[in-house]
Amino acid sequence: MTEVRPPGDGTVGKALGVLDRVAGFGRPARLAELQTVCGLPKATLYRLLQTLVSQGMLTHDPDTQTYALGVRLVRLAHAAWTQSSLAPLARQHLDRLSAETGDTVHLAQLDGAHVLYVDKRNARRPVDMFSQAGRVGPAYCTGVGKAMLAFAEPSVLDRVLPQQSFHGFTPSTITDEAALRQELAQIRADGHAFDREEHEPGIICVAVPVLSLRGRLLGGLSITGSVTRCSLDGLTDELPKLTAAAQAIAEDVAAWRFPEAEPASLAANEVPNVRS
Amino acid sequence: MTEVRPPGDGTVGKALGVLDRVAGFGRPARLAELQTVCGLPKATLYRLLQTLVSQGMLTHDPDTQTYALGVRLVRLAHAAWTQSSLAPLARQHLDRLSAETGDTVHLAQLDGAHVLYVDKRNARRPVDMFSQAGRVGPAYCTGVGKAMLAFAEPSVLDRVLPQQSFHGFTPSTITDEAALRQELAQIRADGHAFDREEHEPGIICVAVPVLSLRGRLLGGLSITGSVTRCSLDGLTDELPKLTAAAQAIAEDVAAWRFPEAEPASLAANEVPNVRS
DNA sequence: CAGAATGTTCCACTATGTGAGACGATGTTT
DNA sequence: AAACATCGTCTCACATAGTGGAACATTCTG
Repeated sequence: MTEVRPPGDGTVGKALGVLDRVAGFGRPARLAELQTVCGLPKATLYRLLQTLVSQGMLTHDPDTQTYALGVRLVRLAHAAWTQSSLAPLARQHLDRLSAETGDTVHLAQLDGAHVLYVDKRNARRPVDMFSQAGRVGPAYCTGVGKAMLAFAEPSVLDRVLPQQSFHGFTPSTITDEAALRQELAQIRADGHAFDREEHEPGIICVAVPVLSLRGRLLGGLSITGSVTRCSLDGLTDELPKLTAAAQAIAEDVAAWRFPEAEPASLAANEVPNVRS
Repeated sequence: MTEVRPPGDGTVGKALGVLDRVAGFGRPARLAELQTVCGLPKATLYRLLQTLVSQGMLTHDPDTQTYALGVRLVRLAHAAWTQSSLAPLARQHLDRLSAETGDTVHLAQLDGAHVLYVDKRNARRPVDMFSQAGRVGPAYCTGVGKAMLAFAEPSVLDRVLPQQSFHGFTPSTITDEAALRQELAQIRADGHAFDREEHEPGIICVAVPVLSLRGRLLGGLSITGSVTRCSLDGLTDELPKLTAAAQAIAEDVAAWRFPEAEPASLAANEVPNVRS
């Protein structure tokens, strides 16, 4: 893969890139393996890894000489999920939407050029948080992805569209940028997006953007179904509930982001109270 | 000014420190606020923040001029949780232990000097993952904390003990390093640790370390109860189940860490491009 | 035991990040 | 309204901090 390098922010960028690479392996990775996927010289990579280990972002198993993601990430992510993601605020609305429609519900946010699912309701099974939330998917061929792109800032779009892989998962996948831009215009006009089996055969969905009261893109919300059990028209009937939920989430966000009167809080060093 | 983090490795260390700081606020933080808690000059902080935003680790809300943790962390943490933490492997064992004992069960790992809970079973309610796992707690006054410290490498201990706050949560809290070292020796001899209302009044627990087959410390496992409903003796009766579960987890880990013959099996959900 | 992998360390070079201070844009006080 | 205060942004001379080629050490492999 060609080394694209628009903004390769310095040392920190490289270090975080390495983190991603380690995450990319589904297993502990060795130095030599990482060397091939990161484009970095051995010595540089080595130092970076040492730093990351010392920082607790990675762990190093001296027996197998492998690097794996560190638990510090879990702690950070806990904070990220509760603070920055829509998930905690949207929780109740997802629950209700899921109960009302009986379908699978997804809440997503844009993570760079990709779609990141931050919460999910399966029709039946209870949430299995980390194994569901935290997943990434393509933006150009999913309902939430297109819904979000359609309402993203133009500057974001210009940065993000060229990064789409446009891989043709199914015959109906949109495979070039021009067609996608056209589709996005349509979505912007309609206010909602469809996934017409573009990512996975047999899987369809309706999605709407979650927009702040000021109109800024916060995330996306979708209802998914399979062609065997429902149709696009059937899903469209649920649209009012979907948009209502998106609106409700936006209102909750507005209510939470503003009343930030509370003072400096505790010393960051202190540890929150958790029972053992 | 307290040297909060371990020896702050270079630029990357500073950047990650900033991340922690932002996480430390329970809300979006402003530049000036961060400037007070990180010991960094304004301009330096500013550049770091820019880098982190550009990297997707933070988000910047131009309206309120605040920084919050970015969703990229959630993605990374998903990988961290499934790969590096014991949680996915231990899941079934936690389930069984919880079912057998009926008590609250915790699975933890050491995150630097603190205890990080990676999974939990409440007596009744189903898992509420993110609101439970991902939390940190003190090591010197919790069951899992002491169990893990007792079986940690001496070098780890030397680094980590001085970082304990030794705050006296209750009358029975161990409040100095010497006493803790003694307790740890006892725990090492016994093979298990008690929390005798050391962290929270009325809350007691038994904990054992989870050790790899080669004897390396992987994590800690505990059963918690309240003094009103059970006693230390009562909890001790559950010890066989606890140690059995810890052993079973260790075996699963060994089984999973070794068969690493398979190459990058699936085309895992599109690995995002780093340099872009 | 040669040979080829690996992980680790060294060190001269300079690219990178540094931080005091200047700037302009809001918002607050007299 | 003018004077003041505060905050985010930007600049620039400087040296720290990161770089990467190459040598070294240490295991696997044939």
